[in-house]
Amino acid sequence: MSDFKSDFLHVLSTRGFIHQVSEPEALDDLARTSRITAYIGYDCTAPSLHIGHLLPTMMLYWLQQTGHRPIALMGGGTTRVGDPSGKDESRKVLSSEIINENLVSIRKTFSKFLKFESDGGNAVMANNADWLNTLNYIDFLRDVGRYFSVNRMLAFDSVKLRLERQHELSFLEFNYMILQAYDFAELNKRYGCTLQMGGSDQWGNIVNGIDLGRRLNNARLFALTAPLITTASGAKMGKTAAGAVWLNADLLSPYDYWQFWRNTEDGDVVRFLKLFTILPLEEVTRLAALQGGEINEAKKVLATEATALMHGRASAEQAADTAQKTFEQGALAENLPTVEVPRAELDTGLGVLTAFVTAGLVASNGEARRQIKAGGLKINDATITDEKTTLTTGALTPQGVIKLSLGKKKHVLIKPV
RNA sequence: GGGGGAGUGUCCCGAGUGGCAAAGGGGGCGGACUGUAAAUCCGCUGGCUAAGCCUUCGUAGGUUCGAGUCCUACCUCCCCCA
Repeated sequence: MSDFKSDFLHVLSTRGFIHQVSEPEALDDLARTSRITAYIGYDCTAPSLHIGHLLPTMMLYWLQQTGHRPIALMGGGTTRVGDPSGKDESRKVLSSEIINENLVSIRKTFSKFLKFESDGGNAVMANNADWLNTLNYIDFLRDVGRYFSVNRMLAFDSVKLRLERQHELSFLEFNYMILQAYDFAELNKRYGCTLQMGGSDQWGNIVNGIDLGRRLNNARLFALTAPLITTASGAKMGKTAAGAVWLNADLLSPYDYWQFWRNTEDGDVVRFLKLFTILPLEEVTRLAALQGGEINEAKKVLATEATALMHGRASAEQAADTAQKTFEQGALAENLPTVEVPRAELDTGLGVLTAFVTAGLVASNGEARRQIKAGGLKINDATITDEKTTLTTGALTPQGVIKLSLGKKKHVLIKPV
């Protein structure tokens, strides 16, 4: 598979991005001899992209880096329908207002990876609401619907699984793949887009678009999917206690983002370095040679590089520095997440339970009590044994803060104001 | 339209004879061991002003000292017949 001649496919292939490609030779030729335009569609179901979106987005990055033109397609229209792929449950129907807010919020992420025209690049940001919202039903059925065979649609995994497991699949969702296919054909017409990329679960939807493009525009279109990323121990990636690993800094701080990558399993480090950083492969190979505890060095590189890509080099270095002080020197790092508390509350004595809840380390007083019993809570690195303990100004460190810890990894500073 | 079945700790799957804050998993969190890893072992996994109180088994009523469990109506899903 790595005998691709075009830079684009060569890079994707050697870094481990490729799961399936339709007509690999033809696409390779096209990418070698011309500038291709490719797109990836994004849902607007949440106010931020998360780790799961990072892999496809890296493909757009490499696409542009190897001289081609990426389109980030926001699903302003399709999000109103909901993609049933890989899900048993129907999506909640989101209001147009929320979808729009999400869309605006998500847009910011792309500017980190892609150069748009405003930055002197050629990347395009499109929104399928532009053409989907104004579709006329009868016209659409006659022009597009005629090319879709229900027999065939029923055979697609996204549909088949629902039917087999006897889960509801509404007609609304059933139409999702038609709309996505239409997106591809429309982007081909508007921008000369000839390639759609996505996660492996998108294969069926993409192939539908290829067929429709041929029928509507007589165009030759291609599909390229990325593998579904699971961790070495088989868990789906991107879930933590706090929920999804968000890409927006206001939902997940650069420090926490760094920590996420730092805690990568051994078996994943090399793969992740290739996928989620832009380090040269020679460098990755060098890091791959590390054994045993030395792998931690590779993990730090992974964390810093991945964070730098997302939040900038400065934030990444700061996160690395904070982690180094906290974990390796046992020192108090001032850049740990900080929660401000009125000084008056410390004067009168703040209950530990309340303090940990306020800091966001535990969800309720009850959980705080349980954690104390289990020996999981610490004040300034001293394990709490009595839930009646109170925090006073006496607990302030020379730096004027109090360090609260949950377990070994989660720390929050309390700062009086 | 007729007949049959199902909805359980709001993360998921799932047991449940009228005494149930409700078995068991998975996941998650904490502890031990480590390398901020994995594996393994142990503990925890509704809320509160906590030997008590409050809220939970699709929804709303009812029977009962007491209901996830019985009755009625309704909602949603599945299967068979039309």
